[in-house]
Amino acid sequence: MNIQETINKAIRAGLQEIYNVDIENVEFQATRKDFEGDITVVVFPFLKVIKGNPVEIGTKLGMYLTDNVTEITKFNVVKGFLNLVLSDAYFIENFEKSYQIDNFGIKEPESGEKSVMVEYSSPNTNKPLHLGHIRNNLLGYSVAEIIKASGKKVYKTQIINDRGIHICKSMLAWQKWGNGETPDSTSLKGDKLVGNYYVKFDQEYKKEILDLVSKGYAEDDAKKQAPLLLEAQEMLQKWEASDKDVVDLWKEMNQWVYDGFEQTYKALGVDFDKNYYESDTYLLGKDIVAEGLQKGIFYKKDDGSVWIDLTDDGLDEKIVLRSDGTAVYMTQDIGTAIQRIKDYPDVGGLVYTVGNEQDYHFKVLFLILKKLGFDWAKNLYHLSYGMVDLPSGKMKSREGTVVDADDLLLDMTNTAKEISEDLGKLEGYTDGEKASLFKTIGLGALKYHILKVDPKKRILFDPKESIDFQGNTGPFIQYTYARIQSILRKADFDFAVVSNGNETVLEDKEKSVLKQLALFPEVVQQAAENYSPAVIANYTYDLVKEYNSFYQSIPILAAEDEQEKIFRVQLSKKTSEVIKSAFDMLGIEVPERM
RNA sequence: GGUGGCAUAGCUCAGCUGGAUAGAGCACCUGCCUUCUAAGCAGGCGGUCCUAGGUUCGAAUCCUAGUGCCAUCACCA
Repeated sequence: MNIQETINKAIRAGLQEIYNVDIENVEFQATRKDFEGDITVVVFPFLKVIKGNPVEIGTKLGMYLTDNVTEITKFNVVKGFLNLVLSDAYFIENFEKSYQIDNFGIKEPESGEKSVMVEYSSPNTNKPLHLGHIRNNLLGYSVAEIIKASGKKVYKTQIINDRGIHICKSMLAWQKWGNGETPDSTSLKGDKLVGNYYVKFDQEYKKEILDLVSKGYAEDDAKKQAPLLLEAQEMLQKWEASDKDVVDLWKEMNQWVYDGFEQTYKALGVDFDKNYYESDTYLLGKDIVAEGLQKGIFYKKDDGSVWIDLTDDGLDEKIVLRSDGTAVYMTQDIGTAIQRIKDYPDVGGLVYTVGNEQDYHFKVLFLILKKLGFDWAKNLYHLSYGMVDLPSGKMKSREGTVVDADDLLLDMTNTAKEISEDLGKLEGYTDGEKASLFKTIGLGALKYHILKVDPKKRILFDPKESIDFQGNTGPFIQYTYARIQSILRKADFDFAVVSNGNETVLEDKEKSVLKQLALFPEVVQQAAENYSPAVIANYTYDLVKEYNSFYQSIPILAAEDEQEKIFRVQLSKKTSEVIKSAFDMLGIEVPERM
């Protein structure tokens, strides 16, 4: 039984005894900093059943609790708030218990518990990754790790959009203007090379449109009839007919892109357990639609197209199969979801990390899967996140107004390098160690900057304003970790043993850190429930702030009393372990020195 | 127009299922490196929580209406 349950029980008994009433739910909150106390009981709700003034009720209850609960030593009442002071012994004992636990706050999956599959990234293979993809990748990876830490087995996956008209555009432009360029011949990353031809296509295509318009075409017609577009469409048809030349070129150029993505993923530190390719899945789902048609979930229009009517659910009618029998995105997504559960029968739910521009799509998709009667359909979650915008507005690959992922990662590392070298604390480090540290810090700054924001909020990114390395930032937290490591290296005595807590009187600063540490397991669960790395980030920041305040004002290795010294080193060690666990969930590394 | 999301300090963001005087960081100003790493600590300045109603002992939080920004409503994805 935890302390809150103990107190809750005591309050019920106390109110029974004093007022002869039974109250089921007692409202607790952490005591605010400006008042003395550790846990606060809100008295106001009692007024509904007990007549009287809140201060008097609080006082009587406080007296009862101090007499009957050993952990409670003192109390005070302010307005309708009963502030309870818990004993130092309670905090110390509680800490010593968690000190023994290796992965404090992290739960192991229970047998029989269903797994979760998290999809993220899911890029198109016609252009390099940009800042928007970075947010997606960081979020997806982090949420997967958080769910894992909360006690579920997780599979990370992506679906690679490797086919379609957009790919053909790059291919066509390369054929026309590429002169046989390859990543090797140009020393360009494959995704960059292919992206350049995607841009090239768009430029030439726009010229053709202008040309047609000047010849008297209406703009809409010009867009549809520009020779380049027609040629790209023809190429797509050839691809679908498995034309050897087209397929060969498609394979070659896609491979260039995959090699490029691989580098970016590696630099970002994200990974996948399973890749799905649209070229394998785009035909999936058609038989499901046929089934659903029989069951009457879908209906066929006169032209042969198949629809679902969702007006009763407050949505519109949605097409699930074209009149020519080909699949639309929805068809594919239905099929892919089912395929995934087939591939991984232990999976009981799917998480889709996709931008909020597709909110509607996923609402419809989930509803359709529910109507089709899959029991796992209730465990589908669209991890919807806000766009990353520039001061100039939306990022557009075709118009070149994007913050390139590789460039940004490099920038961050370089900034970390400049700051580190200015501070000059790295004597004795090899160049290799330094390079790796700069990466750790630079990426830490970027990842934290993005993940600390609530996923659903949009992020405005100004490339001219650099990301901070001070205050509520990744490097600030990394720095605290490094300082603790320094203490642990210097602590050349045995601090593994549990100290004899009864003799120790806690300093306020120690108590604050203890309280914050104790919250960690709960925070992990909360972050998982909310699919929110921001919860982890903000918690860690609060922990580190408390710890730094403690570090600055209280001697640790220089503590006079041996027991105190051991306890403070333990406290430091546990803090650094929680920082590491938390940052693991954010995909951020922690340094030994910095 | 219909639907959904967002709106908190000059800027970037917290604020859990309603609770005490709305919190951090950046920026600006003051102090603190002969003591465990100053990427730090302590303090100051700074707020009509978009507006107006409502529910409640109590609203930044819940409800209604409005305003602003964004997204979406295609045989696109």
